[in-house]
Amino acid sequence: MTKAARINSCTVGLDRCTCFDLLTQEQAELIENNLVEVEFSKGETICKQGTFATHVLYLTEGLVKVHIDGPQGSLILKIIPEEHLIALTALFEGNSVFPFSVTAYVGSKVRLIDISVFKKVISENAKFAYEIINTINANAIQTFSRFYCLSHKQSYGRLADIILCLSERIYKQQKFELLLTRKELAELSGMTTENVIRMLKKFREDNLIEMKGKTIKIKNIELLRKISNYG
Amino acid sequence: MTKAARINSCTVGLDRCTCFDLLTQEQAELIENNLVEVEFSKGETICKQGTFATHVLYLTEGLVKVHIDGPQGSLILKIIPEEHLIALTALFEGNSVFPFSVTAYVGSKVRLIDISVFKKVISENAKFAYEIINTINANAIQTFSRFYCLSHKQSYGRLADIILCLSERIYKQQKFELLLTRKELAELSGMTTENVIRMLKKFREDNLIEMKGKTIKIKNIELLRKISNYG
DNA sequence: CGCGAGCTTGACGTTGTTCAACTAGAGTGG
DNA sequence: CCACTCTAGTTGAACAACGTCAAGCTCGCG
Repeated sequence: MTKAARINSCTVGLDRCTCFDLLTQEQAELIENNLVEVEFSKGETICKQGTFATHVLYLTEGLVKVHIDGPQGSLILKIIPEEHLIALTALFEGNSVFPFSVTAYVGSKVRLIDISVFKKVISENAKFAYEIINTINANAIQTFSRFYCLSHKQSYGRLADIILCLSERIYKQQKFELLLTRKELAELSGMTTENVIRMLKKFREDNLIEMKGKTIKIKNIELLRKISNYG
Repeated sequence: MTKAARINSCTVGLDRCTCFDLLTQEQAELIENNLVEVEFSKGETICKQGTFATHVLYLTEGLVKVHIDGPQGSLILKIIPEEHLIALTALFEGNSVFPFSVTAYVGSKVRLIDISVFKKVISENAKFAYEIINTINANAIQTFSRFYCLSHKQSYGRLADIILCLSERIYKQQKFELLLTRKELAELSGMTTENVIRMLKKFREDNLIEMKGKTIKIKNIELLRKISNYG
């Protein structure tokens, strides 16, 4: 139960990605020489589901969402803050297309690392490969956790969850300026815009949060946690 | 759209795991000498969420489910047929406990490979590590696909999906003996037992499937596919 | 023969969606 | 400086999908 209580739906832990520290001078240079840094503005598609995966992505600045688009609309798999690798799943040899899209929530800087170079380094440096495995797994576990939340919690729980995650893992403050629209919040917590609004209103009425313009302040974090766990 | 149409909720592709072919004689022996094969009977827990991950699992025979248990009940992440590796996600260093449970659907034989030996081989053999990355990714992508289905399709679509998956990927026949109870089917397609029954009845009435005892025969696979995609 | 697990059915309630209307603020051009 | 429009936000009422509950059924097994 204590274990289960930690199931959350947001993003991977706080730490920046450290795997590049394991490269030899030569390998680091090889990667350096085969990457470009590109800026994306709010709302832009960084990579598109179904296109050939030619690069691995490293987000140096910004905030992005990773999502699957299908006939029934879009599902956000996870959101990723800066200093994290993104499309590692693209390493999958079998079908070398991106299995998802990545879109910028805010202006973002992304390093595109040539995928064949990345693969080469992996197959030369087992310690690095091992770190990459860990990173992939951490991401997968996080997404499974989100899977659990979206499919098993009801909407109050899901929304509470997202608010907590934004506060704890993205902004790292109890009071933060919400950069997302209601619609984006809705997509994140897997419900309609109208519902998000109604629930935020309820949260305000119950004195769980305070809202001024775009700023959200968490007033009763314990209760919010309870709602996230059992609602 | 053609891409999206392939989103399904079941299990990873048809092929058996081939990664062990990449080992040197010595490495293969090292693994051989550090594994035990254990039989589990129907319903038994093969590994338990939250316990220390001491082994990587290889399913030689049987059918298992991988699931997360939490305050809101159990979520099946995926089901795995024989000749596949299972708990690769347990390689994740950060918290070396199983992030999920694995339970046998039917009598199953499992090889338990010592995790430190497995890790050792990975860090010595980069090609092998690379194959492991591919396997992990293939599994993750499959689970993401299931995530999409469970959270975005309505129940008719989900059930159609599961029936198709069982037929195509597990039993590999259009007519098969269903080894699962209604309750298990319900858990798999993310709804209640009662609903599964009602929907199976509807499918029968609409001449999509035929049922005799535990045997299911698919009669109109095209329509079933359509329901899976757009329902 | 009777017990129990799994299966089936119907009535009803809840959650969350859909739709339609209305408001507020930001940007634009006359 | 004021209409004008556009988008985001908000609200309420009607509705559908699905879960819950309660009851009865069936079939295998001791």
